[in-house]
Amino acid sequence: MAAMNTTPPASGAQRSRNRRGQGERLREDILTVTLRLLDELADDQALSLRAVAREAGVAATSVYLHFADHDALVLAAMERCHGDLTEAVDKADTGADGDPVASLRARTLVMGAWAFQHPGLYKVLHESTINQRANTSFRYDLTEGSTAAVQRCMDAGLAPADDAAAVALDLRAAVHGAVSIRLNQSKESGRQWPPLEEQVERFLVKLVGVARSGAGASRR
Amino acid sequence: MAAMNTTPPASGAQRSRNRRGQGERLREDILTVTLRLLDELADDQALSLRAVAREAGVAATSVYLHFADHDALVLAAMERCHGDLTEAVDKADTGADGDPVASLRARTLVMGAWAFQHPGLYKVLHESTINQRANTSFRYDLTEGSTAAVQRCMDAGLAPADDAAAVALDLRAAVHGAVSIRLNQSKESGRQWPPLEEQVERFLVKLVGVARSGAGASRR
DNA sequence: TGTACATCAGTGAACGCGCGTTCACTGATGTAC
DNA sequence: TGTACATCAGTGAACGCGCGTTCACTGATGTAC
Repeated sequence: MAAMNTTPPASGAQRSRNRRGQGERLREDILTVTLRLLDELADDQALSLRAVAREAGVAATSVYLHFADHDALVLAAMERCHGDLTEAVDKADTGADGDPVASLRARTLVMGAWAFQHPGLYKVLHESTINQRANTSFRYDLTEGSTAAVQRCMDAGLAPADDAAAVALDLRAAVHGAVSIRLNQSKESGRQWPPLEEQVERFLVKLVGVARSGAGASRR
Repeated sequence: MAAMNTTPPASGAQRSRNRRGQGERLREDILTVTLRLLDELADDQALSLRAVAREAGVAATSVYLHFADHDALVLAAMERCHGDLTEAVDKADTGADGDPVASLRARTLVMGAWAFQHPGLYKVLHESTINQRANTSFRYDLTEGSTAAVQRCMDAGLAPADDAAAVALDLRAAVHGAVSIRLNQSKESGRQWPPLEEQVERFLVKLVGVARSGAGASRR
């Protein structure tokens, strides 16, 4: 509630011990630091508990007060991160105000924008080997939301009726690929990809079959 | 030439010193081992020089006889690996025997098949953070081959004329995404994706605009 | 109102490990004379 | 044909490091009586 009496997990600063009953605050700080470091490292294996503790201004052992081990910490961070992404996407969806195509477009573009804002987190969430080692079933909300959005376009006659799950998978795969290619490109090569937005628009038109939008955004 | 007097880099076996003038053989063995380990680990940062040396049956320091450091080793392995992939794709292309659509389809499917045969290597090649840190410009051959294949379809009137580079990028992005989603799926979740081949066929039809193929392969 | 005690939130030292890398070296093998 | 020597292919010990994790502990704070 009051946000000023505790330093947020600023880089390396030592923090004061939480008051009784406020032990969970350290958990929050640790998660926040973990997300920041994961975004920088873009690799869960490169994240060390000791670095997290250092950045949180806390002894290395204190991490164990809230997380059983390295994987538990990373998974908790990923879960939170995925929650944020899902929330952003759903909010964009709602913001489209009933137009099913605008809604699908908004979902897709917000996801792309999020990926560029948090490239390291996007990679950890979608490409980290922890996905194979651990159960990350929380990642499936997005699939369902996306299928539903495609289905609404079809139901409204704004896209040809088809297997919505398959079409949504095609769209997701294509957009993920477009994002992934851009995020994984060498910083050294001068090679530039065309803007993601154009490519997404082509995917919406060709894969889902919605009408091509005008030059600007389609809402109003 | 004679392939029987030297043990190939079998797991952990100690090897006998190469004869004078044959020093480059160790380089080959080290590369082979590196590729195997990278495929298992699916992460270049998780690969250790010492593990490579151990598997090659050689002292850790011997790796430095042929590679300047860790990154140099990984990059050399990636380059070889990319060469193999390119070769396989180009061979499939040639095998299509002049039919531009069959050729594009073959290229695409071979790439997908390769990814499933070497999931770890595919991930290292396309998703490793070494791509951002180092110059991996060798990775661009595939882009050009793929654009050319799309262009040939258009020239033959088998696909609507369009910006071949953009269409090829769309196809590559979509296929990469489809592959990536499957490779990164949790082993625990029972969730199954539909076969890649079906999805690739939809991408060829919808993104490139080729005619839908019959049930079997399109060649004869 | 005072005090003993339980609990909470965290600490500091230590463990054993594998890592990348450097260094001076070894011993077999080919070659010049 | 013999022998000194250069070169090649590779080794072994050692460096300092940061890591994950365990353990016994500390000291402030709230609470029961």
